[in-house]
Amino acid sequence: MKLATWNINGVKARLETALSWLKDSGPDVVCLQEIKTVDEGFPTEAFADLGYNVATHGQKGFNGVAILSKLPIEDVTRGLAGDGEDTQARYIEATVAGKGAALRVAGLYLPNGNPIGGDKFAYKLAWMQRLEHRARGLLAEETPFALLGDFNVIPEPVDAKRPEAWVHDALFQPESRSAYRTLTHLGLMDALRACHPEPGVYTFWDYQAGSWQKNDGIRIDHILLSPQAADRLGSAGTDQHVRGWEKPSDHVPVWAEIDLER
DNA sequence: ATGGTGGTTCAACCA
Repeated sequence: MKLATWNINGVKARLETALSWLKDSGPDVVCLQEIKTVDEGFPTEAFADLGYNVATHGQKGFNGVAILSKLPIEDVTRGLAGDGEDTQARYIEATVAGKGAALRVAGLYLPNGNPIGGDKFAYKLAWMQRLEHRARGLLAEETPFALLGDFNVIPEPVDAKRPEAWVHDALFQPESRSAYRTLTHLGLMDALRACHPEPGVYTFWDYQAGSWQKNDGIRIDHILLSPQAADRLGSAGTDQHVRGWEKPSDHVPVWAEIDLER
């Protein structure tokens, strides 16, 4: 089973690009972030035509997440528990049922958190605590699951071309990195880093200042696997070439192959 | 230190 995550930065602006990528890459399950539309505005039929089932958790104008799956989608939950006041559409969870195996998939768009020191940074850290709580709950079930999405965290200096440029950014704060490390220390595997220990693996290049042309990237989109899923990890990678297409998202897809039938 | 780009919605917000 090929899993993927992609911050699409607007599904309406990116539809043709997304369809081209899906035809090329052929993932079985995709988590999308920043669809930037309400559920009714999501182009479900265009994805259905490529064989995908669709579940969305949308919002007007901002945020919004979705799951596409060639396998049936079951038991969808929308929103991350732990804050009844939180109305931002950043989390969707579902079970994708394959032949002889099921995988719980959580698609997430973690808050950016800038500027540091304000409400937005506090919201980011609180959100990460809520995510840790949910991860602990999922781990207790001892079943295969994956957390995929735009984590808006640069885990280590090696995950940025110029780490010094991010020292005052919420994505690279010690608190953000520590909360990310807490997730991996629970026993979740960072699939992309596990398969690619080398430097220079990035998933985001800013639209500004020629970041792509200079390869001034950061790695902030991640796939975290539970032990039961990590045991079945084959390969992982990025579809970096998509960043060079016409009208690209500022993020590129990240994928991982998991052999659930082994 | 500032401005550089892009999406959504409609002057401003978010990233």
